[in-house]
Amino acid sequence: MVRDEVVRSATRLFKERGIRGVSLQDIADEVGLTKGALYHYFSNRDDLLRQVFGDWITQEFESLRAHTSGSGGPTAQLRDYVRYHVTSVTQNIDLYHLSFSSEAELPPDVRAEFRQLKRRSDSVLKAILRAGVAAGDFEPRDEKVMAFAIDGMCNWLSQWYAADGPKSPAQIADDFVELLLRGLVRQDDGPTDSGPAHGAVATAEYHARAIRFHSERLEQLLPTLGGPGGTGA
Amino acid sequence: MVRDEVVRSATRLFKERGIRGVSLQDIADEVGLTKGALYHYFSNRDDLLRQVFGDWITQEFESLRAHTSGSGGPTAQLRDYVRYHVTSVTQNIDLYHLSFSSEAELPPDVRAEFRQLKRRSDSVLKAILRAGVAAGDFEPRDEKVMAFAIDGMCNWLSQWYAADGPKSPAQIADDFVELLLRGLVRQDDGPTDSGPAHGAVATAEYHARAIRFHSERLEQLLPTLGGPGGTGA
DNA sequence: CCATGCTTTGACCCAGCGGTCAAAAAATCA
DNA sequence: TGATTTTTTGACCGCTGGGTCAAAGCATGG
Repeated sequence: MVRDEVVRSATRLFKERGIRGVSLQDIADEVGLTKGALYHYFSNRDDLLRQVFGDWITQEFESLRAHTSGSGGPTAQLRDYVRYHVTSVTQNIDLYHLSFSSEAELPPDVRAEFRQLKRRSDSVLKAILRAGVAAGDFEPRDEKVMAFAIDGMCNWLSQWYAADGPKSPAQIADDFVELLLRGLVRQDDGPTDSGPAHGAVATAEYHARAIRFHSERLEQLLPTLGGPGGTGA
Repeated sequence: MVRDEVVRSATRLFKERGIRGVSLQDIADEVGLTKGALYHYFSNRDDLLRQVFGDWITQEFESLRAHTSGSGGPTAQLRDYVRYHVTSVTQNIDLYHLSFSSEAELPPDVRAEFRQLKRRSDSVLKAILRAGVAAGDFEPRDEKVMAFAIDGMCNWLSQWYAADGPKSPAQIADDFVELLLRGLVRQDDGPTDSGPAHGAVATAEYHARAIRFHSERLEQLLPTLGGPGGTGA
């Protein structure tokens, strides 16, 4: 489909140069058409932008609803939320990056839709946090600030994630969750039910990772310990 | 000084409409000059951008160096880092927001400088994390991912922080730190001796102890993993 | 008073923008 | 095949962009 080809090329160019940095001529050149021909598929520039973002945002709404079913305890829900968020950002990194960076340049209706998506996602997260506090699983903290912190952590992925990096999105998500849970899950009192919640496998993996980490550090230290005039520490 | 007046007006307009959304004519109108007159103060558009961002970035480099003196333990250092970062973003929110959102529209050299600032800030944070782990204050985690998470949390402020909001930057920073530390500070009954500061021997001893601790935990988990599948998740 | 230098003007250039349109070219169907 | 519809062209319009420049204004001080 030519139309889809146009949308795809436009998306790529927008991401590379910013929305205002791409002319219709650029897009036409990329696809191998003439500027005039584009107007057979789009009534104007804003319409093109709408087609670039419209489908994606609708799909994100759907995905958000699907992945935050609300099953499981607050801990599991938070984990699911972060996993969903991280996956979403990494898989549609171009569009996320674009929406954050060029939000001011979006057509008003698209912009409004995008803001609504952000708002809904934010309220889902806040509901999870609230439920967690109510259930006694999370420390009571400032809901708003925590939600922004978590969303920021996830959204920032759009600025640094590289598909060819050493870590998969799932691994990154789990790292995030681990950081967050150790900060949110109450650990001081009560029966330590963090075991079942966390899962024995995850806990074992954590310990294995810790062993590897410390072993490597220890190895690095060996020459230092042996040599007399070494460059200490 | 007319020049400064121009820079100030340009900054304000850029923030409101994005870099590419502001023409030299707009700036001239704002200051009350003619487009031609601007060229008496700037050799071209990129030069103007350079003057808008140049001073600020230099100042940020200075600020970063000043606020990360490295005194205190890892916990204190992390707290200082987050406080500095949050303060910096909230106080220069226009320029931060602009740099993140319109990074693609900056002149190449300015862009390079900005990226360098980000990189340096990132490496400072990673050093703190590494030192914290080495000292036994922090759990061993993926340095890169944690650094991105923390920086993301802070940088995301540029997207939502409002000066007239209910929380001061300092309060927000402390909320962040609390979230982070409860995730990073070791709270379980692992190797508890965090005393010895920097000696290589002490560090090696700590790592050895940590390995033994985690190995034992891992062993304890083995029956659980092999047993009747109850908590599989 | 004029001479000197800094500052500002406003007309101008050209390139590129989004957008239009009649006509040509391809594809489709009968 | 011819008739019809979809797709594409390329010339064109009005407009705004960054950038140039000779000349005018405006201080200053000898």
